Order: sequence, then structure tokens, then C-alpha cells
Amino acid sequence: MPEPTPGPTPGPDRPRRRQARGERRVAQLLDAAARVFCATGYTAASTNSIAREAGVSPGTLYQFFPNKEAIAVELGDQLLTRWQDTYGRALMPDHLGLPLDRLMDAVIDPLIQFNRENPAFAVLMHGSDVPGQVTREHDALHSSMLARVEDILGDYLPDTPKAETARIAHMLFTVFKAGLALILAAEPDERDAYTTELKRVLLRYIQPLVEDCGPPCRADAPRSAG
Amino acid sequence: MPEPTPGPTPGPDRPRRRQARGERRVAQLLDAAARVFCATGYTAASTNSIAREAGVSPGTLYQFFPNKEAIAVELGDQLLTRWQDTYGRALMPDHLGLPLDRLMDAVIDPLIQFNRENPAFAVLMHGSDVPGQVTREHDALHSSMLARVEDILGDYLPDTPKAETARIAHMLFTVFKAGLALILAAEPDERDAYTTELKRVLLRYIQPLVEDCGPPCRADAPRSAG
Amino acid sequence: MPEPTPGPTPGPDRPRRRQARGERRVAQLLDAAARVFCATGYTAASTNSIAREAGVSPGTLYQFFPNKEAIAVELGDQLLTRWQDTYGRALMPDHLGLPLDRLMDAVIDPLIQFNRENPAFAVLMHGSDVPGQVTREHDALHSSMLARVEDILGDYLPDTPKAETARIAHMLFTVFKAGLALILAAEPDERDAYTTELKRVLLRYIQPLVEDCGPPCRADAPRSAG
Amino acid sequence: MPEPTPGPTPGPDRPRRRQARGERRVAQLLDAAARVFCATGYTAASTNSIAREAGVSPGTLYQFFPNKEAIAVELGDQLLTRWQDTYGRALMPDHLGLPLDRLMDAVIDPLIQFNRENPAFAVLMHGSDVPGQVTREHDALHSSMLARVEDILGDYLPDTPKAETARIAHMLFTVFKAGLALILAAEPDERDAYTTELKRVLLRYIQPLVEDCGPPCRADAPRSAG
DNA sequence: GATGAATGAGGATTCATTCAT
DNA sequence: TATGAATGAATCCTCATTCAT
Repeated sequence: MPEPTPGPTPGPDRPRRRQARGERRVAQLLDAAARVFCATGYTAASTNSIAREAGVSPGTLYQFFPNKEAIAVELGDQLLTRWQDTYGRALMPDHLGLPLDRLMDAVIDPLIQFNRENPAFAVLMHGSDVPGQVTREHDALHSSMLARVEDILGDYLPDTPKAETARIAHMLFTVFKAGLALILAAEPDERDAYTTELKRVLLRYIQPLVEDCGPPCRADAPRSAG
Repeated sequence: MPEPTPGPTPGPDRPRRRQARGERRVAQLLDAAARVFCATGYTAASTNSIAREAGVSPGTLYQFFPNKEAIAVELGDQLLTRWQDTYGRALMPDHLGLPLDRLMDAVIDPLIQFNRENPAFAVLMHGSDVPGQVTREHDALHSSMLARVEDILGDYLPDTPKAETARIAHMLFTVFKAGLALILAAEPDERDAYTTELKRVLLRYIQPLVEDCGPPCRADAPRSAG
Repeated sequence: MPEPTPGPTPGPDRPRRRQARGERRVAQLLDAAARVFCATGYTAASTNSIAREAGVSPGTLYQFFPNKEAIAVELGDQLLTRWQDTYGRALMPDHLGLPLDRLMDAVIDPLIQFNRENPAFAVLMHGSDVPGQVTREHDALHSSMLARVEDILGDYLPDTPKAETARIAHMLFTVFKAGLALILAAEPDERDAYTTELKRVLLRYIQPLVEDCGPPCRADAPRSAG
Repeated sequence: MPEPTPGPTPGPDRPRRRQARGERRVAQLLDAAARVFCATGYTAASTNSIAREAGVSPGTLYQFFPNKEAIAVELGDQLLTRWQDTYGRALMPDHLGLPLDRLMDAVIDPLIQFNRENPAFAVLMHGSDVPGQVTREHDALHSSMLARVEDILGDYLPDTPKAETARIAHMLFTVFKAGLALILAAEPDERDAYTTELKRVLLRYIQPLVEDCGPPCRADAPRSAG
């Protein structure tokens, strides 16, 4: 009797059991989905095209995913896990003491590297083209990353109110996502320059905030109520 | 006076003189399109839904626009014109000498105001959800705005190489678009705070650049090859 | 008070009156229709495209023709008249005594010439692409021409039963139409050869028939019940 | 035995193995298409009407055919094959030595018989109603039949230049198609008479040509450059 | 007369999803 | 499991025709 639900999040609403072959199929399908999402965007991607790209029939796809959204969600999960396994987990503990500019390199460079290798990550983080509309497809990825930013930022700004940290983190993450898209879309020989520029934007934004909280610093824009 | 237009086949770009009713319909349709684009995004918006929203039949829509793309293009043109007529034209000449923080207010506040009143503007500027893919729909709006940023920036950084100015402008505009989306999506009582934050990001990014070119200043990150 | 209905066939179901301007419009429209029919075929031709080609609005077209079919019918009438005025009427009386091969030249050459100048003639004669379906659009042209063939043939075969003459005429006309299409579609430098060939087909077909009825002749296929 | 087809994206022309049901559907759809093409002609036939006639949904049709053209092409292929299997293949080898009139019977009678049983054949051979426009839909059928005519004719006219044989074959085939349409459209009690007549046309046309190449014969129209 | 606006059913085609095998 | 078949509503777009101006 094989283990019924070995995968992650075996919640009550996911009765689909995966065994060896199944896991391979899922990987196949998620790979295909990543490719299709990158090529055509989430909205325009069709389940049939994903199945075709994966070399399986539509029916097979639906044996593993209840609908298109679930594919995006699971792809997001997988990419997040892959990110954490590859760079993320290794990243954090050590770097918390770094000076800001070093931190920036330590955070941004792997992120960009990872996104170059997994362009679907950016697609899913970005969400659909409806601004301000949070969809379940992208939410997990998005909020998980955002939470990480908040965590790190919280460590650097221990005395700042939660709400404000959240806002700053949101802004940081938003700017990063936009810059990332710019970098990924740039001509290859421009990418490094854009990367440098993105780091500058982010660094200059948070540097004063962090200095505010430490030794005497020149507050170029005194913080008050937002 | 018989036959005002006697010549046959007067070329494909015949002025196609529209009657008053037609002008009204076009406005109606563009309004409807703006609403639908905001509600569902450009990709998911269907011509039929736009026609329905406008209260006309699909055929009527196609009497004025050859396809969905044309609607977006014309809506973009209209919004751009409206922007220039409302704020844009008034904006520029005066403010070129302003200190940066005042410039920021002078530029960002009207833009956000305008986007609040015309949320389709942001949708069209943002483009589709396929990253790095330029579509004719959004290009006019996008490049027009970008060009303005480049212009203004060029005035403030006269000694910087063109390529670098372009890059900085691109980054500025990208960050602005992202921040704008954040502001528009934010809870109403958070919007001002996010606006302040966005200005901070932008200001801190360009302040050192501008100071570099003027009086002695503390260059926190000396510029070299990008 | 201008003459109300000067045109031909002022039947009771055609109350549309035409005056000077109107006649010009009709000519314009029929010219345009001829061009469009030739370019796309009758079925695919749209009234809107005809109006566009004529440089008028759809409404104007419908002021002169109740529907698409009527355009084809009237175009057929016009072409038939033009044919008769140009070649047809002049043709007949003189040639009735000609030997067959001369008759053939006298009939076929002008017909081909006329069709080269008025390619819509062939389109309308040919009818739609539904074989064996007679449509009002093409019927007038078709049966008028066919009747002429029958007439001429009747003169050459006075002793042959009506039904047989009709059949032979039908076959002759059918072959002619097909050969005509072949000639019109042929490469320019092939047209004369195809024309010669078509005449050969027709001539060899009727020569024995005619000889049967006259002087002694070798009946290569004795006629009996059809 | 797990996963019989492990390779992903096995090329666009993957055999696309069809299940029994699918084969039946294809046959059903081609049958329906044949009926609709005969009833309304190719141009006016709609994929929806074909699907309706076949008793399936539009989506089902598109699972087997990418578009209307493909239906016509496949139907043409099928009819051609059916023709060759039924009459064509049996026909040829034996009859090459036959006297012309017997050959005519041997060729024309089965053709007419087959077309009576498969009237779509004629529709597809005939092509659209745009004269001189070759469409992929009809080309296969048309050129295949034409090639056969050329072959046979070449055997009877071995000394005639290729270009001339081609022209004669083209004319023969054209006349046959036209006569066939006439026969199919004729009243049932007229059909045999029309068939006889068609054979007469064709026979009289080629008889002199063939005799030219053999024993002394009366050349009623000496051949020279076309 | 002339125009352009308006219609709405119908065209081809796609797609997320379910089902029989 | 895996497959391909099946669905039918929805997609974009066209067209013959009518109507208000």
C-alpha cells in the first residue's frame, strides 16, 4: 500500500494522490506551464497548450490539476521552494549584519540570477495585467516574498511601527519587481547596468531609513505621519 | 449642389467624416473600453463586452474600430491628449528650475490625480502581462511618457551621456509606474502615505545624480561606467 | 417633370425611379459590382464592399437596388445589352449563311473579346459554385444566351426535333462557357491556342450534325433516340 | 508497462493516433461536409452547419480539422481514393488499347456513375466561383484528375509535343467537368441523352487527333503551332 | 438623394473542462 | 493512469439590410 499523499500541503481539498509516475507528470506539466506562461503570459496561456507542450493529453493534465489556476499556484509553490532551497535559505542567517550595500548585493544578485534561470517566477510574481487585483494564482508567491522583505526590513528597522515597515517593504518589493522586469526585458549588454541602477534605487531609498535608527545621521526627510 | 464627393475610391485614408452621432458613439465606446479595461485588464477584455458596456451592438463597435487593438490605441491617444491638455502642458515650462523635491511634487501629484480620475491610463501604460513584450497598443502611451521623462531628466543632467540618461529615465519611469499601481491599489487611507513613499524613492534616486552635476556634493556612489 | 422610369423592364416591382444623377450612380455601382464580383466571386462579394468600391455609402446602394441579388441581375442585364449593342446585334443577320468554321470564328471571337473586356460577364454566366442550382442572379444572362444558341442552331438544324436541338444547344453553350473560363484563366501567351482548341471542340461537335441535314455526309455516329 | 510515450513534444506531425470513435467521427464529418457542400456550395458552407449536419458541436469538428479548407482537402483525398479504389485502378491497364469510342465509354460511364453516387466530387473538382483562382481545397482533386487525363492522352498521342498534349488534356478535362455538371443537373430522364452527347463532344474532339498519329486519316484541321 | 450609424444573427475558431474508453 | 473525444459558450469579426439625419 503506497503512501497516499506524500507531497506537500496534503490539505483536505487536494485528494489527488501522486505516486512516482505522478510526480514526474506533475513536474513535466509544471515545466511546460512555466514555458507557456513565459511565452504568452498567464491569461493567454491555455490548458490545452500546456498539455501539448508537456506532451500529454488534456485529460492527463486535469488528473493532476483541477483547473488552470491550480497550475499557476502549484508552479508558484514549486518555484518558491526552489528559490528557498537554492539561494534563499542559504542567504538569510549570515547576512543580517551586513552593511546595506553588501546586503543589497547579497539579496538582489541571487534573485536576478534565479529569475533569469526561472523566468516564470517573475511572470507569476507580477500577476495578471489587472492592476490592484490580487488573484489566488499569484498571491502565494507574492505574499511570501513580500513577507520575507518585511522580515528583513524589520530586523533593520526594529523601532519603526509595523504599519510603516509594511508600507516600506511593499514599496521596496514593488520597485524590485518592476526593476526586475526591466532587467529581464533589457538587451543582454544592458542588463548589468540596469541591475546596478536598480540597486541604487533601492539602496538610496532605505539607507536613510536605516541610518535614522542607528547612530546620528542626517535625516534628509524627517519621518512623520504618512 | 449635386454630388459633393464625385471621385470614386478616394483612397483608404479618406477623412471618413463622422457625424455628430458617430463622435458621440466613439466617446461612448472609449469610455466603455476604459471601464472594461480597468475591470478585467486588456487581455481579458472582449470587444463584445465593450460593446455591451457601451450599450451598442458588436457591429456598431466595428464601425468605428477595426479591432481591439485600435480601441486601446485610440483610448491611449485620447488619454494622453487629455493629460497634456489638463496638466501636462501647464506643467512643464515653469517648473524646470525648481528644486528637485518641488519638481517631484509638481510632476507626481498631477500624474496620480490624473490616474485616479482615469484609471485606464495606468492599465494602458502598464501593457500586457507578457513581460518584455512591446505591443502596439501600449507603446504610444508608454514611449510618449518615457520621452517626457527623458526630456526633463536631460535638462537636469546636461553633462551625462545620452545612453545613461536614457537608462535612468527608463528606471525612473518604471519605478513610477509600479508605485502608481501600488497607490491606486492601496486602501484609500493609505494612498497618501504610499504617495509620499513613492516620491521618496524617486527623489533619493535622482538627488545625488543631479547634485553630481552641480555644486560640491557628497556623492554617495560615484558614477562610473554602467 | 422628368420621365419617371426610363430604364428597361420598368416592371411593377421596381418602383425606384432614376433620374440623371441616379443613372450615373447606378452605372457607378454596377461598375464597382463587376469589379468586386470578378475579384472575389459573387458569393463572397459583399454589398458593403461594392458600395466602398463605388465610393458611396451602403445606404446609397440600397437606394437603387433592393438587395445583392438585384445588383447581379441588373449587371447581367446591362452586360447583355452591352453585348448585343456591341457585337451581338451586328452579328447575326449576316452570318447565317456562313460555313460552320467561319460561323464559329464570327461567333466565338467577339464573345471572347467581349468577355476579356467585361470579365464579369463570365462570372455571372457561370453562376454560383453550386452545380445544378439555378439562381435568379444568373438566370437571365444564362437563358438569354442559351436562347440565342438555340436560335442559331435551329436555323442550321431545321429538321431536328426541338428537344434534341435544345439539348445540343445546351451542351454547346455549356462547353463554350467552360472553354471560355479556361481561356480567361490561361496565361496570356496561351490564350490564342486555347481559343483555337475551343473552336475545334465546338466545330467538330456540330459539323456532323449539320452535314447530316444537308448533302451526303459520313455519319460517324448515327443519330437515334437520345 | 508505464508510459509508452515518454518523450515530450514529439514533433508537430506526431501520428496523432486516433481512436475508433475518432475515425467514425471523421467519417461522419466528411459525410456531412459532402452533403453540405452539395447543398450550398463550398463558399457558402459553414463549419457550424457541417457540425450541425454531423450532429456534433463545433468544437468537435475542430478537434479533427483545423479549418474549413482542411475539410475540403481531406474530403477530396477521400473521394479520390474511393474513386481509384472503386473504378479507377481497375480501369486503366486493360483499356489502353481500346478504340476510342470504347475507351470513352470505359472512362466516362464510371466517372458519371461515381459522381452520381458522390456528388461532392464534382463540387470539389469544380472549385470556387472565382474564375481562374486556384484554391488549395480543390487543387489536389483537380490536378490529380487532370494528370490522369494527360497520362492517357499521352499514350494515344506519343508524337505530340508535351505542351500541346497538356493543352488538349486541359480542354478535355474542362469540357468533361462542364458536361458532368450538366448531366448531374439534368432531369433524370434526360441524363442518358446528355451523357451520350458529352461523349460525342469528347470523341469527335480527339478522334482526329489520334488518327493523325496513326494510319492515313482525313485531317479536318491541320495542326500547326498553337 | 445621400450619408454614415445601427443592427444582430451568423461566420470561423478557441478554450476550460468533462467523459468514455 | 492516460488518452483523445466531446462540449458549448465565448472569442473576434462580417454582412445584408434598415434608419435617422
